[in-house]
Amino acid sequence: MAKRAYGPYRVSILDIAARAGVSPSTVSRVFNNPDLVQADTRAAVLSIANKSGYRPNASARTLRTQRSRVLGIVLPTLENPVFAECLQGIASATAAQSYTIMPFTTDYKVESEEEAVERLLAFGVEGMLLVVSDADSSAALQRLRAADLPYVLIYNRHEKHPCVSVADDEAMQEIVGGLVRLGHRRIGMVCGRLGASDRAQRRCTGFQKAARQANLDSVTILEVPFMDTAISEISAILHRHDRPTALVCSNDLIAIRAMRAAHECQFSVPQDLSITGFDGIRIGSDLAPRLSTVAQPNSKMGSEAVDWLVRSVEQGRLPDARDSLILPYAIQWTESSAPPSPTLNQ
Amino acid sequence: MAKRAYGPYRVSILDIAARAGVSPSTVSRVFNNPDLVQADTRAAVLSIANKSGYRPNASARTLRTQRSRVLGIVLPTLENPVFAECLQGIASATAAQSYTIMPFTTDYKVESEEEAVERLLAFGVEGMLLVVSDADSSAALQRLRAADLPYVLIYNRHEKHPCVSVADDEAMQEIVGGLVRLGHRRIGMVCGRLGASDRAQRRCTGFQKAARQANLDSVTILEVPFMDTAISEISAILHRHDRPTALVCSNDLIAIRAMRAAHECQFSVPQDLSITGFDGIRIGSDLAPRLSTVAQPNSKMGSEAVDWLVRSVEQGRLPDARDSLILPYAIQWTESSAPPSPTLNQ
DNA sequence: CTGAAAGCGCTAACAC
DNA sequence: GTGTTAGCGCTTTCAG
Repeated sequence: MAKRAYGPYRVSILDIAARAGVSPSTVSRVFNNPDLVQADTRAAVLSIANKSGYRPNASARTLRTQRSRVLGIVLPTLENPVFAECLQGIASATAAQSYTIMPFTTDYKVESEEEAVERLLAFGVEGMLLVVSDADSSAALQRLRAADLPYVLIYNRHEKHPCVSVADDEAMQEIVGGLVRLGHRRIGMVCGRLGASDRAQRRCTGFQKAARQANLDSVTILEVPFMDTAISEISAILHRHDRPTALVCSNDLIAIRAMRAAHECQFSVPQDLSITGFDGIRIGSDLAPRLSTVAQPNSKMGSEAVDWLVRSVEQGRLPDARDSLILPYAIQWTESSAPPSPTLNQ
Repeated sequence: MAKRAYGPYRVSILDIAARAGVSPSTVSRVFNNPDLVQADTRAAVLSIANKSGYRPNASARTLRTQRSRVLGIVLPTLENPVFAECLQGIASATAAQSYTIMPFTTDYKVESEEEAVERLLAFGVEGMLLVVSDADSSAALQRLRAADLPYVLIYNRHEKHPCVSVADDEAMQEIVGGLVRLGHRRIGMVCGRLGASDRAQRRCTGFQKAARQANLDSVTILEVPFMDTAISEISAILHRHDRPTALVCSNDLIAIRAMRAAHECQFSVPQDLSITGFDGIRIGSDLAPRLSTVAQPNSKMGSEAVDWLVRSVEQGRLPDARDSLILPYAIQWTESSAPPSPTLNQ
C-alpha cells in the first residue's frame, strides 16, 4: 500500500496484484477486459479489490490511454436557472455514459471563457460544451479549433460552429405576432446586456423585424444590463403616458422582474400589461400569473449536446457545423398575456 | 509533437525542451519554479511554449505529484436554485484558488451519492464537498472516512461531520414565532419529502417545536414528495373550512407553489394567507408579492466550504467536525406575510 | 543554474 | 489465460 506524501492512503494495482498472487496485467484485465480472464481468478481479484476499496487511478489511466472521459463545460452563470437546468441535463447525460464533467462559469466575460478553455485543455478533456457570449468573435473557440478538440455550442447559433439551439429569432417573431393578433399595437422589448450575449442580440433583432412587419404604433427597446437595476428601469418605462401594452423580454429572469415592476406600478398582469419571457425556466409556470414564454428544452439541449459530443469523441472526429441541431421550442401562451384592455390601446 | 492515437495533437514538455534547446527539467522549472531559471532562458522557453500553445499535461502532473487540484462536488439537483446558487459560489471560489471541480448530482438518491463518491475517489480528487440526504446514515460518508479523504458537508448538519450550514431549526422557530406575533393561530407546514432530506426533517421538527410552544389552535403538516403535484396538494388544504391562515414551507420552491395554490384558490397573499419559504433563492425577492423567507447565504456557504476544504487539503489534514461553520441567516419579512385578516382567525 | 535519470499507476503489445 | 516490459508526460532528487 503506497503512502502518499501527505493525506490519504491509496491502493494501487500492484497491491492488489500482490495480494491476489497475480500480475498487475491480470488485475488490469479484470477491470478493462473481464472476459480475457478466467472466471475464478477474476472473482478472486474482484473480491480483494473490493475489500481493499481499490479503484484504478484515473490519472494514470488517462496518461496511459490518452482518454480522460472528461468533458469540459463552459457557461455564463448558474444564477440563471436556464443554465442550471441545462447543466443538470448535461450532468445526467454524462453520468449515464460514464463521462465526467468539469464546469467553469464565465459571468459573461470573454477573458474567463478563454481562461476556462485553457485550463480545460491542459486538463486533457476529450471535448467541450460551451455557451459563449459571442460565437462569431470568440477567441476561445479559435483556440479550440487550433487544438483540434471536439466541441459543441449550446444556445449559441453560428454557421461555422456545431451548435445545439432553438430558432430564437423565429420564436421571437412568433411571440410578437401573437401579441399583435391579440390586439397589441404598443409593444416594448426589454433585453439583457446586448454586448454580453449574441442570443439577446438575435432575439432583439427578431423583435425589431417582427415589429416592422406588423407596423406597430410604438416600439420601445430597453436594455437592462444588470439585474439589480432592472426593475426600476422597467418601471420607468411603465410610467410613461404612452406606455406599451405589452412587454416582450429577452429572457425569463427579466420577464419576472417586469412582472414585479408592473406590480410596483400598480398595473395588473395581464389586464393592464401583457408580459412574455424567453427560456422556459421551470419556475415560470408556477408563478401567479404563469409566465407566457418561449419554452426551450433546456435540459434536453444539454443532453443532446452531450450525446453528439460523446459520439464524435468516440468516433475520433470533430462535430460538423452542418449537423447543428435546432430543437423545437414551444410557445406557452399562458396567464401573463392577454388582449389589451380597450381603454389602453388608443 | 506527439500524435495521439486519434484526435487532437498535443505538445509535450519534450517538444518544448527540444525547440528551446534545453532539458525537460528546465521547462518544468519554468512552469513550477520560475525563479530557479535564468531570466533569459525562462523568457525563451515561455515564448516557445506560448507559441506552441503548450500547457503541462494535468494527468501526468497529477500522477507524478499526487496532487490533482480537483475537488469533487456531490449535490442533489441543479433544478433547485438553492443548489445552483451554491454551486456557483463553489465554482467561483475554486477558480479563484486554481482548483477545478467535478460535480455530480444525485437527485436525492443515496445510491447515486455512493456512486458519485466512488467515481470521484477513483479520479483522485483531493477533497469533496457534499450535500447528502441524510448525513447520519450515509454510506458515502463512511466510505470517505475510510479513504481518509478531506470533505465538508453543506446544508447538512451533524455532530460527527464537518459542516457548513445555518441554524435552520432555530430559524424555523423564529419564523413561526414571527407569524404568531402577527396574530396567526392556525399555521400549516408544507415540507418536501422528509425521507430524502435531513434538512426538511430538521425544519419540520423546528416547526413542530415552535407550534407546541406557541400552543397553536391548529397545526397541519403536509408532506409534498413531488413538485409536480405540490400545487394541487396544497390547494386541497386551502379548501378546508378551517384552513390555516399561514403556510410555512420547508423551502422556497414549495413556497412559490404555495403562492400559486393560493392564487388558484382565489386567495390573495398575504391578505387571505401568509406564506413563508426557506432558502433565500434569488428570485424570491423579485416576485409579486416578495417571498418572506429565511435567507441563507447560498453562494457564500459554497465558497466558505471551499476555503475550508482547500485549507485542509493544503495542510494535509482532515477538516474537524468541531470547526463546523454555522453561518448567520437573515429572515426577510416581506410582502408574502402579514397579520391574518380579522374575519379569518376565528 | 541546468541536465540526467527515475518513477508516479496504469495498460497494451508481445511473449510464453 | 497470464506475465513481462515499456512508456504515457511530468516533476524531482541528485550531480555537475
